[in-house]
Amino acid sequence: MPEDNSTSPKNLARRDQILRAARDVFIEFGFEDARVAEVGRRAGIAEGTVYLYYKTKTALMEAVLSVFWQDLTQGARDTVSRHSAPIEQLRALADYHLTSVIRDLPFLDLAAKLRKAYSVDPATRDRLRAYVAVFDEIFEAGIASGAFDDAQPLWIPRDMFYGTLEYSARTISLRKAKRPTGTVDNLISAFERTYGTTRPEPISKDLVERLERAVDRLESSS
Amino acid sequence: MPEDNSTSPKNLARRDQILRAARDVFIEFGFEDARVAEVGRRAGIAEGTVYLYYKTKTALMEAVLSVFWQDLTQGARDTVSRHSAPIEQLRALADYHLTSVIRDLPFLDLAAKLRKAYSVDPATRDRLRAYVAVFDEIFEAGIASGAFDDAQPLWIPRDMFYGTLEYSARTISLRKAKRPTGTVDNLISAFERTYGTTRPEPISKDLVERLERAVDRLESSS
DNA sequence: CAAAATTATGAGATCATCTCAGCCTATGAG
DNA sequence: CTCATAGGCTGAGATGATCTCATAATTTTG
Repeated sequence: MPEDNSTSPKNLARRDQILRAARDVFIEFGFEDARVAEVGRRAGIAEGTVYLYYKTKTALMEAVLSVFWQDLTQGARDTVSRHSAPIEQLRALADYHLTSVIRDLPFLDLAAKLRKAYSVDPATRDRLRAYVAVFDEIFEAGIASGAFDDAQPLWIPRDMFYGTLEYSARTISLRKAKRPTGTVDNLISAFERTYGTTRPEPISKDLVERLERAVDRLESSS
Repeated sequence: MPEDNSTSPKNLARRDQILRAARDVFIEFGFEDARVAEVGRRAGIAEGTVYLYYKTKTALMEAVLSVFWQDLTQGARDTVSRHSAPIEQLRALADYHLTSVIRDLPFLDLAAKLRKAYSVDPATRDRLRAYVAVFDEIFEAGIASGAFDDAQPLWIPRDMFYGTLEYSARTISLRKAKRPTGTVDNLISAFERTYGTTRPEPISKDLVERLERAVDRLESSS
């Protein structure tokens, strides 16, 4: 049998070949209805051989998801790097996230299927962390540069950001729309109003009093 | 075999008895690892009998979820009815939703497990619709009474509302906190700033500067 | 209380994941 | 060229789950 943790070209090629077939089968049938025999068939190998490279059907699915998260995170970084102002980076990230999630919703549903009630496995948690770090870095840089205030702990705006987009992705794809309409702009606008520092300072009591006195004088002198 | 759609007390009692057992088993083991034989054992009947009342394991799970959604929706309506101002109703609903979702996260994960990639079954969609209608009614009443503006289609604030709360529920229970801290207040505050009509129009920095210069001049000329 | 109708049973049919004894094939030493 | 050998591959079968259905048990009816 092939060595478990070999990194020889042959071994890696096989793993990749199986992974591609698995990806297709999982997407087409979902986790439950996906047959390991079918994965083998599409990879052109016997069912048993699949099990030499991935111990269980679940492990195979996890490997597929790992690649998915890696690609998603890389794509997010690429997109963000094309902008410089924090608020525009957020807008770009929001648009990228929404579009990706709509496109790959089946993947997220598969990921949910692996989640055990009452716990999240460490590997999944780490992948998610690496992904949301993209948001965190933008927001923290924004705080440092004075674009956002830091009245709230970081996770609160982060939850609003990803939560809104993920939920929207579901409703958008439910109504079979392809393009996000309004969601991203609305979210960014809510962010500007809630966390932005460039929003106009409310007028100070001091100035109001001075203005009133000045107007009084003007009115009485005319 | 018992009639499929009987409503006789005996039939209903059996169905309920099986449902309670199933609920416990699904919560304890998750969908995959739950054994129909165990459901039968806990209900004190044979495995085969379970299948007389629910055609498949999936149908059994769906029945359990149906009750869950009904209870959740009723609880939301009860909570909301204890307030009158739209914004306070929203706050109460947000708090109720967050608390419930944290408590019953295993249920939501089970629900996700039934979701087929590429589609949502009509029954689930209807249940979800009935639940989010609670939010919709509050927001629409708020628009009618002038408390909220209707610049955005309803589904945009709705997605932000439920999306933020659901995502927060995940991160909160991930870090094993029991009580929501800040999430609800922050969300409601973002709502007020983004959709509220009672917010005073912020005075522009430009105008503030002009006024200050004018007052300076007036004060010095006297 | 016997017959009929309804409800319950659990052994086994079916079909999935996963295992493993043996088969195949590439390589290179003699 | 032959043959030994080691690593890779195979697929029949072990295992264990859902679901079926002939039969048994129970309840209702006349």
